[in-house]
Amino acid sequence: MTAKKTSLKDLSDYLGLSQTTVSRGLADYPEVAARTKTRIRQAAAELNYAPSSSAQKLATGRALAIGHVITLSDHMTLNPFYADFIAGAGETYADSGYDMLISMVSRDKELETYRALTNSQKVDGFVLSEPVPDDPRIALLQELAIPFIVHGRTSASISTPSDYSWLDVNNKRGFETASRYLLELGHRQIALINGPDWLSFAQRRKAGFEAALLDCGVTCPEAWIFATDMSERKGFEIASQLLQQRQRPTAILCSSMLLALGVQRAMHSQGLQIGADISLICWDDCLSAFDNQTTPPQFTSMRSSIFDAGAMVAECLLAQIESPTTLLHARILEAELVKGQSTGPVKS
Amino acid sequence: MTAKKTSLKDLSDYLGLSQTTVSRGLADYPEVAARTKTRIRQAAAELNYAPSSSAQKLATGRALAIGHVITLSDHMTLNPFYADFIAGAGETYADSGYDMLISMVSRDKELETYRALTNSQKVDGFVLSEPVPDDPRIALLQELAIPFIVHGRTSASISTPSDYSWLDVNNKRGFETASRYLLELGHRQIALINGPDWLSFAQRRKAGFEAALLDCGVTCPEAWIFATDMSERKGFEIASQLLQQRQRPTAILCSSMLLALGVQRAMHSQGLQIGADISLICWDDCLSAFDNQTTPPQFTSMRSSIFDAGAMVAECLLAQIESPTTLLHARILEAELVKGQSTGPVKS
DNA sequence: ACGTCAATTGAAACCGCTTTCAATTTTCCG
DNA sequence: CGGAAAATTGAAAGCGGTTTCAATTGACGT
Repeated sequence: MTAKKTSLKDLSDYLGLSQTTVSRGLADYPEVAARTKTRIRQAAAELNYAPSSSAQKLATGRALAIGHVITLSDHMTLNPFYADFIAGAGETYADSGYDMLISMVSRDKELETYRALTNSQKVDGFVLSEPVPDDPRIALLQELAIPFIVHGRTSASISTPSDYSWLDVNNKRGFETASRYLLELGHRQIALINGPDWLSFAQRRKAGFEAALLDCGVTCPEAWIFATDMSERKGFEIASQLLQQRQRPTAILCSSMLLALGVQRAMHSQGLQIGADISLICWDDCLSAFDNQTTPPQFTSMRSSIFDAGAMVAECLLAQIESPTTLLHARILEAELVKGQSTGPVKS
Repeated sequence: MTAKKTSLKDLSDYLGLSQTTVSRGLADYPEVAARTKTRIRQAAAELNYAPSSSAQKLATGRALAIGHVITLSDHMTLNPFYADFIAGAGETYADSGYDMLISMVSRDKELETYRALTNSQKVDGFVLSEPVPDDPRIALLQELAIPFIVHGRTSASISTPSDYSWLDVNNKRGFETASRYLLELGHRQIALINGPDWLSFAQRRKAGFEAALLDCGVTCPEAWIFATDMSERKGFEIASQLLQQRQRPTAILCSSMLLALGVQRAMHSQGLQIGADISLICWDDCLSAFDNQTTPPQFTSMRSSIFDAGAMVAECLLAQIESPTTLLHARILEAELVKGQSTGPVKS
């Protein structure tokens, strides 16, 4: 039916050259004569030749692929943050000739999956997301001696040199900045709707929030600090409850725009005006589906593109793979405070 | 440093058997004696052996991987619909021992990418999403003679046998049902906020909407039919504009919950009550980040899980790959009308 | 005890590419 | 023009599995 795929042998036979020369010619080795190279290239194009990736992989030992292992939890299948992050990384991979291998597995198969992908040599490295303090994945990958980089970081402080590569946004400072801004506006009753509290980033944001308050001698009741899945609905539910209390906050800090949208809905449904009645600051990951880029932006937020983070993480990892002498990367990004319409001075 | 990966040879040497037997034993061939098999398995576990995927690939010719080529457009990087779809598919792949290879490329490299992945034999098949009428990708993949399945379909009607596999949700009937429901509630002024009009699904939804109206002798001004990116902001912008018109719709049909959230925000900000003042029905893909599963649901919607669709698509494709004699799959799913809080009888 | 047939196991070819090392041409100069 | 050095090209050995076909072993009937 369809002609068989052309192999290197087909191509070299066709050209009357050896496989060796053809292989070298395609890889642009200097010892191949220029006119031979052009002949080879032309013939390759003509016969529509492309090397078999598995043969190449087998011969070189490099998979030219990066693995992302994603665990599908029960509620949240694939969260939109991760989707954007992946998109950023994927673009970088493609530009460098790498493939992105994604494994969707349940949490109990997670470690096993890293191990299997490594042993079967399907990937040259991994990107880890959503680290938890003392993450077992990190220990495993170190044991397997395969390159990897973490988006986020475990408990290491910024200055402590860590024994693995990571790239993180300064979550603590971000929420500290946001909180200070609210304090400057006169708010003293501030609630925090944070992400799941076992995740490192959420712990850091909370720390930033608390540091700012402490610094100004303001206290926040424990009951006003929430740790939750970051969905619109949770934002709505929590805010609805919060707003019905006798003593209600004058400002709310949210760990994601999804939560903020839910909070906004709750406020609207209780006839409250966002920015005027209650101020709201959210973390803005610059997700493609929720852009907050109007002028002025809808939400006052701490902005840091997760898409860009994906791209940077990918770059670091590839650099590490291509030159194993590269030192570990450890890099912190700062989120930017963007003043929008959702904040205002506290009502006196 | 780390011990070299154990190869089949290492394992067979260790066992004092031939590679042949070990290979067969691991693959559970019937001709290998039972006690030999157990010995082999145990040794494999002991030495932590896993076959090199590329060697296996090379020998068998099967890549055990499925490709998804995703184009990153300018505004929307990776849309959340696709993320959930992929999650569903990915789970199925993992269960069947397949990998998911994702390529993020710009639109102009799209076809080239399909060709390259096929020629280099990196994947055994493809999943196409968001088909456009007369989609060039379909022609290409047919020419390349590689299995693939389309999520959605081009212009083929349901009954016409098509020359490629697809799985689609009945977009036309879905919006026809939704529209009829609005009509039953007495609405006659209905606006449609649809997805980009070059996409097949959007065209079908529009057709369903128009069919229902036509059937009841109701007309909808052209200016009330919008084709747009499906983001929260677009929903807000369009609805804001729509609600300021002298003659405003009494009901709005949205192609996604993201749009609906934006519409809701616009209504709130103009002091309108959703469901009471204006009815709203949206398509609900059951995205993980936007669940509409409260009782009663926040939005009246046409519900159809895109995660499940991903899983089904994957299953069909794998079936097709594993037994090439399998006929083409063509399957239509029906979306379910779920009555929620966003609709009500028209105000007289 | 012996031939026969089924049950197991192995040797070696092959999948398609890279790379080491050797072979052949050219080029350059005295 | 002869020969050494430089420029090209090739032969063949892997990479790590699968699979064809042959060889060996064991069981069984007589």
